[in-house]
Amino acid sequence: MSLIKEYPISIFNSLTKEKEVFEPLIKDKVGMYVCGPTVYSDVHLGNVRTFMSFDIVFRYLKYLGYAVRYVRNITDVGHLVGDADEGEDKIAKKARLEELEPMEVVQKYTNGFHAVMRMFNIQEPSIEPTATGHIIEQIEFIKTIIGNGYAYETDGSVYFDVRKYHQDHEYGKLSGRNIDDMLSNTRTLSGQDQKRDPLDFALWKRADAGHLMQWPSPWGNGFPGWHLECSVMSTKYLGTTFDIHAGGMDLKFPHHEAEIAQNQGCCSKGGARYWMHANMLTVEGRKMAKSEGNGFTPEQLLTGNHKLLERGYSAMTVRFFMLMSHYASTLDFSNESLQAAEKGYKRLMVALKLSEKLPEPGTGKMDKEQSKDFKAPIDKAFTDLSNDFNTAKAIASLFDMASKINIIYQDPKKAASIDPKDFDWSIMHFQGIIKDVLGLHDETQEEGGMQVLDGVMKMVMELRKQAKFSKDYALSDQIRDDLKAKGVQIKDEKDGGMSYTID
RNA sequence: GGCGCUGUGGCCGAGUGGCUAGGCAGAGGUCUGCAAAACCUUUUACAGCGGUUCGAAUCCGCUCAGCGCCUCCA
Repeated sequence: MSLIKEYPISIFNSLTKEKEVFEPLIKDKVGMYVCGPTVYSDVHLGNVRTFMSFDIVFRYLKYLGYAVRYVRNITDVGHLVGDADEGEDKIAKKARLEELEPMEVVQKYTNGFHAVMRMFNIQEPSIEPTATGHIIEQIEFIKTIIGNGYAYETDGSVYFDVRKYHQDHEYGKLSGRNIDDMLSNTRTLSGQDQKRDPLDFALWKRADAGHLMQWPSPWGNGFPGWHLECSVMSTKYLGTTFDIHAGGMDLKFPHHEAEIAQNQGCCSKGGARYWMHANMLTVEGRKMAKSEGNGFTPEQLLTGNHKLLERGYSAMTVRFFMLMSHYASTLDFSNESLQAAEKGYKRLMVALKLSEKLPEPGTGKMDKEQSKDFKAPIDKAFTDLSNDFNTAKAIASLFDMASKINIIYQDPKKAASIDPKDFDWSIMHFQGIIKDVLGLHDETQEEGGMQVLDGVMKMVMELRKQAKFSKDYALSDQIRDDLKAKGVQIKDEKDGGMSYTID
């Protein structure tokens, strides 16, 4: 039986606000779209959390055996700076500040984004389309929406007609908003006079001659509206109806609501069938955001060079920390919890390493109960992951498995009664879930000089063994203590052997 | 003002009508020349007040505290 059938996935669907069994449109294939970054500044840890959350979804779907097309866009045009900067988008604004070509800004922060994704072991999507690369498609999309009567042109700009749309469809379903409540609460923005209704949003904005990023269109020179690209590119690469659309909670309104309206308005299909929203990373209970000034860059995280950080933390520690909570809950960042996560992460890594050198199972009389008991945590981890990607629960199960591995490593006789089939299945998936699904790896084993160090350590341990053998404890302790001071922990083992770990 | 969310033991953080979450920290023990690690045992819970129920941390109501979206945001 395939893992897909054995562990059916259920997803909390933001659209219906219910947990639903996941059934892809096409058997064993999944189309998934995630709203990517706007590349006008460095990504911070809060952004990382969202992309990591959906990295788990991507990885887990693949692990179960789905063929996944994962599309995650790069927004390189279109987001307005604010009401004071009407008609000027973020990329262009930044370009002027830094005296750069807009596409230079885009390239710089796109590179930075990719570097951060690699650092946290977040996998590349199947397709990473850019908004500027799909201007033609966006113009065509707008034409169709106008043709369907859900948009109108005013003075070189095109707006989506929310009220007209709402007569035929339901605007506000995703975000739980009532169109009439919204009307009285809409803030007065400049440029609203071009709209027939304050609720309407731009599909195409006219650009002045001085605007740095602009393209010709049937409505004159301009640039696409800031919700449009996701509708266009998801439709292009995944179809008018596809499986999963995900993004940060803060995009639910207006961005995703507008997206649904555009999809319906153009194609008479709502796009994604399952909507997923990742919750925010908070600092002292407040959302981490550029505007709050409480975000830090991954470099600062590693070095600890930020007022919020007591010291540096490794990327894998942070990854593990984030996976210890559920993606739909807010997660509060603190030094204490990072430090706790660091220790737990190392504990799991030690068990992972031990899992590669376990004794031969099933050499004695097989015990069905014990075999079943041995694989239970992994079975549970799958169930947990299939239950709306609950990494927090799955990790708890992995710790149960780690205990079992430690016990068998210390007492190899315990493996004798376990069915090799169950044993191998459990160990294979213990490793697989940690490495391939959670994307965790042992950082201490990676650095280039590790092989040299390993050789040196073997020599030092041999010397210490000799000192111990001749009961020169002063020397053996000195070796251990001095190494400890340098961050290397020597461990004596039962059979007289030694091993070491690096802090 | 509208829509929504959260409040769990020393800390972080799952769960959600009856069954140990887990990690970190603390205590005791086993092992060890001594450590470390591991293993075993163990202490401290569900914001407050009402209600529904045989039974609620879990459902409902109210109160308090905090947060998010409503304007770009992951």
